[in-house]
Amino acid sequence: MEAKNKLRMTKQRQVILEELRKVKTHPTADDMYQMLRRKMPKISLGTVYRNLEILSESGMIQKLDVGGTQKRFDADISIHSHVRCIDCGRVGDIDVKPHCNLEAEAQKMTDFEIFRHRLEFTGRCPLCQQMRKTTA
Amino acid sequence: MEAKNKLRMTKQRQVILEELRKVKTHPTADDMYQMLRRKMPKISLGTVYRNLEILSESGMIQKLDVGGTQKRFDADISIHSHVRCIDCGRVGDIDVKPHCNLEAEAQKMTDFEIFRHRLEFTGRCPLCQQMRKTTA
DNA sequence: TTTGGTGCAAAGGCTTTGCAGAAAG
DNA sequence: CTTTCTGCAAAGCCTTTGCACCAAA
Repeated sequence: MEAKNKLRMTKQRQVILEELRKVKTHPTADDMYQMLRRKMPKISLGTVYRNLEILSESGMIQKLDVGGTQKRFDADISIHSHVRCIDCGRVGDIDVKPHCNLEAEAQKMTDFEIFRHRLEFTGRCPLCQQMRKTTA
Repeated sequence: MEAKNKLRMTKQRQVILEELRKVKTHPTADDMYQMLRRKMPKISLGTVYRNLEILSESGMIQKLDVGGTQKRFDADISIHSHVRCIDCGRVGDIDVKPHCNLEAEAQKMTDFEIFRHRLEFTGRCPLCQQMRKTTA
């Protein structure tokens, strides 16, 4: 949140980045905390939050707000969209590249200065689809 | 959250719906609370939250999750997108209708069953644009 | 009446922060 | 050394909830 101080690559920050890069599950801060304590039992939840914030601010990861109450994190910083399962909350990647330039289209319709867009989908993940069939 | 009980149109619920329909500012629950206490000083914040939840579940309004920490509400239930000002948080409407069928496009790329999409923009509102010019 | 709703206040869930000691550069 | 970072715990913010009374239908 403060000015551009020099960042240190601490052990914690390094492990957080590594772990996030290993998974494709878009974990929440607490998910990360649970994963991390296995390798680094003394790490604190506050440190996890602080570093995820710093890493996303510096553009090394992205913070996602895909609905639900918790933010999620993604080490894949390429432009892509997400789907969120309405049953279990799981989040998946989708790389739809809209054919039209959405920012340009939007700019025509508003007096806001448009910077970027975010496209997200709602759906049901394979596991929950399966569960529906067997339960119904 | 519970089964389909019969809803009563209480004075509070009615006023909440009316007030939301009057504005195009996408207020948060607390914004609504502040607006409402002028007409109904004894209304409680809990009642505002409960009713906004009930009204959005019953499809009479929509609950927005446009980033930021608070949810926002919109009495316009037509399909449209939103822009959020990165400086002040203000939210505006945009009615871009993407030319392609985004759900269908997305469905090709995933094993999730896609239901719907949400398209949101980030930008700067007219007031904040103005403020930048005068400050800079 | 019957049953859902309200106000109030307390509880909850997720995230941020103050602080003293630890560690990177 | 200097300055950032960490762990811990407390505080914060937004939202939900329990309860006793109130009010639609």
